[in-house]
Amino acid sequence: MYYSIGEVSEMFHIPISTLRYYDKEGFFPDMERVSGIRRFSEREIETLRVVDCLKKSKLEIKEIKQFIDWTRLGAKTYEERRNLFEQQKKNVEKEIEELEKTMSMLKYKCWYYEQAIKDGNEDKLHEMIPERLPKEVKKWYDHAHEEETK
Amino acid sequence: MYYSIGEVSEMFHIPISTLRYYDKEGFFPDMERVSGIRRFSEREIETLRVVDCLKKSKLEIKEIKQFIDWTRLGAKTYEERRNLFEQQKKNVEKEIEELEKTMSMLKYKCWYYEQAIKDGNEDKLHEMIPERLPKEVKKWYDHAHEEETK
DNA sequence: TTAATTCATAAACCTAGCTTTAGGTCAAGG
DNA sequence: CCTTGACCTAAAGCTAGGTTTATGAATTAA
Repeated sequence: MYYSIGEVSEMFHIPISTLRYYDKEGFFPDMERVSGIRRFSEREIETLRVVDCLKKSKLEIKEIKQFIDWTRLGAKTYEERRNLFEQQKKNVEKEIEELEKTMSMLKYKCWYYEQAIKDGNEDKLHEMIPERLPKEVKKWYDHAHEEETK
Repeated sequence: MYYSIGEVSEMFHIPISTLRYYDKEGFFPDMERVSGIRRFSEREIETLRVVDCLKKSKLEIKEIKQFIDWTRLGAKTYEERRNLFEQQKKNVEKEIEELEKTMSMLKYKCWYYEQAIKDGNEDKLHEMIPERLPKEVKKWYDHAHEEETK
């Protein structure tokens, strides 16, 4: 089964120009062409899925290219590839934690402005922060203000 | 209590050049200066904490500036500000979900290459995918391959 | 036959969010 | 008194990751 660039673009919600850009970057080293026109096979589709995952885990284009190159080298690069995924796992884990801290701050701020709207001003709030905050709210506040462990 | 730009830079692990850039963007509209030199007060420090949160929730510089402007307009912009934080909460929630899907893919890939290393090739793996995958692994696989609900 | 689609390339262009550079002020220490 | 270090500005520069433009070929639909 083969797909045209336009079909792949629709399937993945990726602009055609981006697919061509990825191709230029060497993401599809063995893609076939029929009189110059690209034919995406299952191989390219699978590549695209992995690329998507690596992009979401914030890997740079160049490093994704490195991974593609490893793939072509076969069994002798299994370890490099595993290490890459292990690393990305750690990175994403850390990012989720960061975002959860951000969520706490956002929840706190939502509560804060909800109160401000009710009161018409921030006077009562200023008296509460941080020791007299409601228990639940203080949890968000504290989480958001935790020190970075860099 | 006042801080110099260098002290703030250390406290927040933000380059001095970036702080000056933020200032130029209007993030510290009421910051004092003593013969041209910036003095960061508690107000600016608090601004910086919120900016940090909004940046982590992927708000653009221009929109952060908008928020700063709202803050200066006082009580009549409480709703706009609350709405902004509500929106960012939704965005971050969605992003965490996305990242959890990415995590599943990464876990699956780690397992995959672990197996490939053990076997020396991917033959056995190809026979397992997707129906004969171990239960735990299939969970990651399925999660990672769920359709986007766009 | 003509018009609309879909594909192709190379190269220029774009944007956000900084960062660097070049040139200068000012206070403290040796 | 001179050097070092921390600060200042304006303006140019940078980078990733695409996107747009200009140009053209091949296919299909009316």
